[in-house]
This record gives sequence, C-alpha cells and structure tokens, in this order.
Amino acid sequence: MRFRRRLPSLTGLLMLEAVLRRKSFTAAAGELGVTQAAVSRQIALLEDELGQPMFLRKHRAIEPTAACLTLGLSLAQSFANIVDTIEAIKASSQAVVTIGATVAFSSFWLLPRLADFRDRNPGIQIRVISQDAKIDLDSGEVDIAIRYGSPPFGDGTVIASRGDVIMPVCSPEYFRRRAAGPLSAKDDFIETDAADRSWLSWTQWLAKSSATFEARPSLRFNHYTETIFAARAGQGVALGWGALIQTFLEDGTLVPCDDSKLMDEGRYNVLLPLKARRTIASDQAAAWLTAALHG
Amino acid sequence: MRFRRRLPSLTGLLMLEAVLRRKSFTAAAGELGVTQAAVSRQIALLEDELGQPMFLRKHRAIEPTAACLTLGLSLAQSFANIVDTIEAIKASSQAVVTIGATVAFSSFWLLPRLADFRDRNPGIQIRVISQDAKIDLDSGEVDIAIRYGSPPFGDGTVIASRGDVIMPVCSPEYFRRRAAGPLSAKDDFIETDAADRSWLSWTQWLAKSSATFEARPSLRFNHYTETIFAARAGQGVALGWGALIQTFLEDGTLVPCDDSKLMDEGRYNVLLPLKARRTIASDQAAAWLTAALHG
DNA sequence: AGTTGACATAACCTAGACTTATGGATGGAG
DNA sequence: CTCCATCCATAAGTCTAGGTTATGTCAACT
Repeated sequence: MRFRRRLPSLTGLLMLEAVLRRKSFTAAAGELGVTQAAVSRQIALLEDELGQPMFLRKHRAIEPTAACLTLGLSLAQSFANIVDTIEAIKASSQAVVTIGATVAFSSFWLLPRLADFRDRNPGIQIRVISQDAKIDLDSGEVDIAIRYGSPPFGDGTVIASRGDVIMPVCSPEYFRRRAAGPLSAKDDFIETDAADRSWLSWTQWLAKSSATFEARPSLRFNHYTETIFAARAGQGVALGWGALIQTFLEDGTLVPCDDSKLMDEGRYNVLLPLKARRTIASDQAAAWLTAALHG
Repeated sequence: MRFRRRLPSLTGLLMLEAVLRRKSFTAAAGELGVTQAAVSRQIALLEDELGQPMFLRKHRAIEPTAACLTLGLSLAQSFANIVDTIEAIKASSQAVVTIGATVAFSSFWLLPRLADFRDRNPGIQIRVISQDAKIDLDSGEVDIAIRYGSPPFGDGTVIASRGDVIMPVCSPEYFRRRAAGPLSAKDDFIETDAADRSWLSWTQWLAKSSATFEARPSLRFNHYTETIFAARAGQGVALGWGALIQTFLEDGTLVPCDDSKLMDEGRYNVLLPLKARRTIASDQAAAWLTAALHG
C-alpha cells in the first residue's frame, strides 16, 4: 500500500470532515482556525480531484452529496482512530510502570534486560521495587510482580511462568584451579542463609545428588546476590539458579562445575494484581516481561 | 471532535507509516518521492511532538519502538480505510446504474424525481430503460427494476414495495365545467387500451363502484401516459393511479373528480436481480429509490 | 585503513496553503 | 419591495511547512 499517490490532500480531507460536521464552510473555517476562503478552495480542489461535487450549494446552506457522507464517515472514524492512538502514546510518555521482584531477580535477571525494554519503549518509565518480602499486590503499589513459587496465587493472575534449574557454579579461574572431577569436601562451598525463599542449601543439594561427603561452607552470605558475586570472584562453588545466572554463564564469568542439574518445583511467575488498572504502558511492560521470561 | 489541534502533521504520519513498512528512512523517502533528509526531519518532528522516539537508530538499520508499532498499525488501517473510500468514490464517478421501469412509471414517477438523485449523487450516471414488456432481470441489462405486481418474484429480490390507489381525475378546468355531482354518462371518459398491465378499465371501475350507467369512453389511448396528458389537457376523466399522478395532483394540473378511491392489489416493487453485482453506485440508487418510493 | 551505506543536521528554497479583498446570490426583516 | 445580512466563490498576493542540497557522523564491512 503506497498511500501518498492514492490520497488527495490530507488537509483537504480534514477540512471536508469539519465542514460536514458543522454543515457550513464558514463554521468549519472557524473551527480550523483558517479563513472561509481557505476552506472553500480546499473543498473545490478536493471535488476536482474526486471528479464530483461533495456539496450542493444551496442558498445560505450546503447539502452534502451521498458520496460526501460516505467519505465523511470514513474520515471521522479514521481520524478518531489515529487521534486515540496518538493520545495514548502521548499519555504513555508520562506513564510509570512499577515492577516488583526479589532483590536477586532484580539484580541478576531484570536489570540486565531492562535496557532492552527501555530502548523499545522510550516513553515508558520503569520503577523497580526490589524486596525479598512477599509483595502485596492488593496495595496497588506495583503494576506487575515477579514472584517465585507454585501458581496459582490468590492475589493475582499469572500471565507467564517458567521453571528453573539449579547447578553448582564457580568462576572459570576457580574451575581451572580445583582438582578435576566431582565436587568433594575439598571444594570451597559458598552458602546463602536466608529465610525468605527456599534457597537450596548445600546440605540439601548434596543429599539430593546422593553425595558421600558433607559440605562445610566456608563462606556464608545472607543475600544471594553476594553469594554469586563471591563465586564470580573465584571464592568457591555456589548453587546457581539458571535464570538468575544466565547472563554470567553467557559472558563467561561463571561456569558450571559439572553436569549435574536439579529442577526445582518452584517457578518464576509474572503476576498482575487482580484489580489492576490496565494501561498501554503496563500492557507493554507485561508483554515484554512475558516474552523475555520465555525467551 | 476537533481533529486538527489533536493531530500532528499528517504528512509526518504518512511518512512514519511508510518508514515502518519499508524499515528504512531512505527506502521510504524513495517511495514517497522525497529525499531522505525530508523523511528524517519529519520523523524527528513527530518524535518531538509525541515526546518520545519512534525508532531506535541502530547502525545501518532502525528499529521501531513498541509505541511506533502501535501507531503504525493504526495509521495503516486508517489510511487504507480512507483510500478505499476515496477510490470507491472516484470509481463511482464513472459508474452507470441502469434502472428498468414501465413507460408510465418512468415518465410520471421516476423522471420527475431523478433530478433529486442526480443532485445528491453527482458522480453517478443513471440510465433508464422504459419498457412495458416484462424486464428480464437475468440478462444483467438492468441493475434495478421497478415492477408492478404482487411479490414475490422468481427472478429478483424485492427491497421495497408500495401499494397504490386508483381514482378518477380530470383537469381543474374540466372539473369546473362539468356538472357537480357523481360521475355520470355525461362525462367524457378517457380509456387506456393496453394488454401489458392490468390497467383498470372504466367498465371495471364503474362495476366496482356499483354505478348505474355504462361508460362509453370517448377517447382511447394505447399508452397510459397519453391518457393522463389528455386528462390534463381537459379532455375528460381518466383513471389516475396515485403514485403516477402524484406530481400532477401536487402541482394542481389534475384534481380528483370525487372522493372515490379504490385500492389495487398490485404493488410497485423495487427489484434487484438475484445475482446482481453490487456496487456503491447501485447501492446508492437502490437506497434512494426505496426512500423515494416510501416517502 | 578506506569504503560504503545508513541516518542527522544546517541553511536555504519553493509550492501548496492561507489571507485579504471583493463579488454574487438570495432569504428574510423592515 | 427594498435592502440588509449571511452564505459561498474567486482572484491575487503572501507566507510557512515541508522539501532540497550539501555535508557530517558512525560503524560494519572489505
């Protein structure tokens, strides 16, 4: 569809629509902020282009032809459609979408990917609330939340969801330094102590993978983010959650220690508050989160 | 809806749509028949107006933002809608609609009203086929037919229909001249002889109105049109069909001789051929015929 | 390192759009 | 019946949005 050559002057069309609505050249001119002569001329040009009159000139009135009425309807709908879209876009440029997620998810998954969203949606401002305590969806403080657990949840609608795997990871430098082979008591285990999430402990991991030794973590952190930073710094082996450490696996700052993997039963869920006010901006953000989580 | 102040430059929008479709400023410029710089400037202006970028400038490519995609969709639909309407209107200015009707109906009903249709639909040319023989709808020669009779008909769809009444009429001059009172053997009866339609004869009329005398028509014509012209010329009393003589009653060239009226069981029907190709023009004509017949 | 192909920017130009001024028509007030 | 008020049309001149020319910038390719 190459429109330009198939369309007459858009100004003329805009004027025709106004004339039709006001049933008068003069009134339309007033509305459009131009003179009556300008309207008269544009309509005349348009009639010329279309090969037929659009208005019958009665004495102190005009009467639209049938074709004009048809065109007017089409124009009114189309312009209204465009205006609506434009106003939605303008409005979205002040829009703020608040996303709630845990500290670990924010740091390791959301923030690295947010640049992409901001590129694609320059008008939309994103506010991230990072808190490990369960986010209250009913308070209306967040527009979208990412929550780890098993759906469904009573306070929100799950619009996207993915599972995760756990694997022991370390820095490539540590990987080279340690003795090849399976994890053993000689490795430095880095542990996360936190009550707020089912962060698997090394004891649980080793039990599930039927190891024959006991882990004696040499480093303990109360935030998963610090655990991972320590591992990247070559301080030992940490339990890596696939989604969270994906960027580090990709840039090579973390590597799996071995091939062992464990699927956790929990899932990352994108949640919309039950009575959320939907806006273009929050829809866009939700759509992007969904796509990013599944990609 | 005052659109002008709520819309940015329509040229800019047109360009945005082209850019989105071609995924390139340069290509869009080519399509629009302007330079790349013009497109660049219009898009920049538009982005300014909307308060946010529409395209991310990648190295030798551009990537539309989400808002841009939304807008592009809306624009494409709206412009396509407008273009379709405009092309239909342009096409209709060469359109010819053929209407078939009897000679009497054409002369006395259709032609006097046709000026109004031509005013309202200056683009549409009307061709009238006047023939008293039954019109063959299957031949495709006519787009619309007006046929007198009782629906339904096997060869077409009835989209409008009205009954008619018969009354004795004469010129006002004759009315003054004749003796007041009911029709009598002294009146000059004008008769229509024709096999093609159930033109009521004076004999039938007088029988139905239980008259006590016999009509001896002094003038006979084989076309109803001539019968009516003779009556208007003051040559006597004719049987007037309401729909056909309406204009003469209105302009006073014919008056009812008395209050007697007879409803005929036949109806005027607007018929569309079963397998008619519908066009804007024929739709308009059909709609107008329907409205005119009922009004 | 140079070439190439994409978009950006600045200064200038022009045609389409607008204005001013005037005329013609006619329903309606006086 | 006359004249006024209020429509739209037209012509000629003016202006500005939109366009051009010319040049710049950038980064992926040779």
